[in-house]
Amino acid sequence: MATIKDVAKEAGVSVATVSRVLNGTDRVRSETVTAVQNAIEKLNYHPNFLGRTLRRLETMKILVVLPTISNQFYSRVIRGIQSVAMQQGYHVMLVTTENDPEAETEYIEMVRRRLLDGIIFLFSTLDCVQIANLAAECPVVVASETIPGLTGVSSVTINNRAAAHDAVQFLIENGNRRIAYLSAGRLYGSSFERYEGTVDALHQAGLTIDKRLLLDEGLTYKAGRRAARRLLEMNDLPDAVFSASDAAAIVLMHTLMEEGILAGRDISVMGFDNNSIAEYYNPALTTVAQPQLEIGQKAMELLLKNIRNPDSPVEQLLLPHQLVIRESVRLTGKAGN
Amino acid sequence: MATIKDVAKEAGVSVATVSRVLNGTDRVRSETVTAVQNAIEKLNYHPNFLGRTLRRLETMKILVVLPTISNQFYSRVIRGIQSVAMQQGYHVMLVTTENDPEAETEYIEMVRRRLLDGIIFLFSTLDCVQIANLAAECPVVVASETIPGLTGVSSVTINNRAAAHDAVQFLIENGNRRIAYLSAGRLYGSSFERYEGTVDALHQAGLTIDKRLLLDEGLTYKAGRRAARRLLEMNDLPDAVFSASDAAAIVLMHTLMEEGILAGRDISVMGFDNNSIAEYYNPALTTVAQPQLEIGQKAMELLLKNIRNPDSPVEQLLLPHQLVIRESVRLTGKAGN
DNA sequence: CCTTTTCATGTAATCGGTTACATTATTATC
DNA sequence: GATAATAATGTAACCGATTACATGAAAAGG
Repeated sequence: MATIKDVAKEAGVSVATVSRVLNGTDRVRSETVTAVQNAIEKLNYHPNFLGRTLRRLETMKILVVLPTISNQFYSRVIRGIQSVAMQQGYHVMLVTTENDPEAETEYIEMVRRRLLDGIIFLFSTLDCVQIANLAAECPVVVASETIPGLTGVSSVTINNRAAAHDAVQFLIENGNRRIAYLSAGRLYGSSFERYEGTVDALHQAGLTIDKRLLLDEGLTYKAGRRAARRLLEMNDLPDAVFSASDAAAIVLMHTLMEEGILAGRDISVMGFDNNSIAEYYNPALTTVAQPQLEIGQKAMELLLKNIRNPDSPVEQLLLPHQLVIRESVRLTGKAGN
Repeated sequence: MATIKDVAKEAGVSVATVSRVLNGTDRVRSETVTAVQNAIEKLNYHPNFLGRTLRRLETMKILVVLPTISNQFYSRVIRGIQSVAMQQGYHVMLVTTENDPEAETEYIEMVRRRLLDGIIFLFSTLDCVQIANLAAECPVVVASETIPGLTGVSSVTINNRAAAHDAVQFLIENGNRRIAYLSAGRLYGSSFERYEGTVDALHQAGLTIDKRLLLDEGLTYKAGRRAARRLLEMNDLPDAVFSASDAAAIVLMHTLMEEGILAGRDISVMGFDNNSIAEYYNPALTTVAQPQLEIGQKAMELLLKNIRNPDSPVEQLLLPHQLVIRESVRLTGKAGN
């Protein structure tokens, strides 16, 4: 591995001159430039970033923490992050924690230790205190997910409570009164907010939630299967299921279908996120869409502000959600109450 | 940001002693250890990795290059990579190129410049010469995807040609004679190998491929839609469609269904990869499974060998594939020829 | 009590770059 | 032609750590 010294020797100049040629920071005689470039070519030299970043104390790289990449939702958020990052000369590294807190702290150390310039959490196993402490030391943005009790850290989310409220209200307006809620319990802050929104909407319609219909099975495909089995074990199916993820909703529909229960005809199913598969599943899934691309873009913009000016004000953005009506919810027009 | 010097001053010792305490490399008097630890605590000091890795010339981190994370297939491969990496104290960073060659070279520079210890390609826009050159400079493994003409670089894949052969032979055995092939054309090396396997199986059965039935629409959901539309525009549907991805196969089924054509009854559809959705779609998708987890594990093991001993021999592993028979292919027992 | 080991710690070189400052060569000005 | 201004390049300090080597103190051996 050739170093800058080898290049300097080869070109017959000092390392400082080589550095100047590499960075274009200072004037260098054109013949010298040529000599250096020839030496670089000859030795197949690639500057070692570590030296540079050690001196400059910036890496032009940021970290994004995901729970898992098997959730389709994140791909579009990441595309949003990447589009802004690229434009500004930053690179994006992804890291999945698979819900392993130890793995997460290991990666966070990389930011603390200045191997990366900032961090965007799309999920975290850390609590609000830990995240706030981290944010005091380095640039942090939380996006798409919420951390209960977190203040003083910039974030970009939808209003999960309002979104769930709208979704459940839509179910109620279409004649569904007994509504099950399928989510990940307390693992995700957003799940809990959606729970609150669900309760809000039920209360507003004079309904109460049946504890047996709170299905804390998770957000995965498998969670949908478990939830469906639990429902089937009860004697009376609910009118509707509101799932905090599309993946779970789809497998729930699939499992109910095996028993001849068709979503959109025999039961209503509402998802969350508007993954591509929601559109293509049969029956197509009615769901709540999040502006994934925009969430990513805004998150990166906030992070850049924070990197460039550590004293930039904290911003907590709420982006608009949208109900996407397809086939899986029975439409009875104005009904119910 | 406190540095090791600050800690040394605070504790009244030299930086060397602080470093020794941090790394446990040498004996230090227990009172001194305590003093240093107190100073670290007091200053909230976190060692800067750059200094360390600059000196040690290793980062304990590797890079995985993906085309996109919206493809479910990669999540399990990555889990395999991560399981081995974690065990060995390595960290995994992911990077998506979204088919952007410029982005890819930027990330590769990070490995060249020793910011990362090695690289696993699950996809690449580079050609075999470029990858071979890179491999001459730093540890490289290619996994799950193949690069046409690549030699001298370790790799882990299935035998795509044989897998496609098996899949198509199964279609033929069940009475399908006119078979369409849906793939990404030349973008992925594996797609082409699967094409060759398809042709092999057809030839073997005395059949030839209809050029109009070569659908190079891609591997995405949208590709499935486009392919279905093209088929619908023809007057005579094929007996079967063999898709190089499950995602495309599923949307193809969905689109055909809109016209009343049901996979498993009116047409046969065979996917590739065995994504979770293949099991849960309705009708469930018959597909070819790859040992994703094992591909990831083996890839990381090969990379580690290469990192630890740059002269370790090149290995090109072929792992077994498996046909997963579900509902989307009509079963007529022994038929056809 | 003197010499040899062992232990604990400090000093300074080093990793691969960047950059403030110094130095020398060249050109411009009067 | 002497002086001042400018351009090109070199020297060496520096970023934040690690570590070979040096040093001095304490313990062990005779």
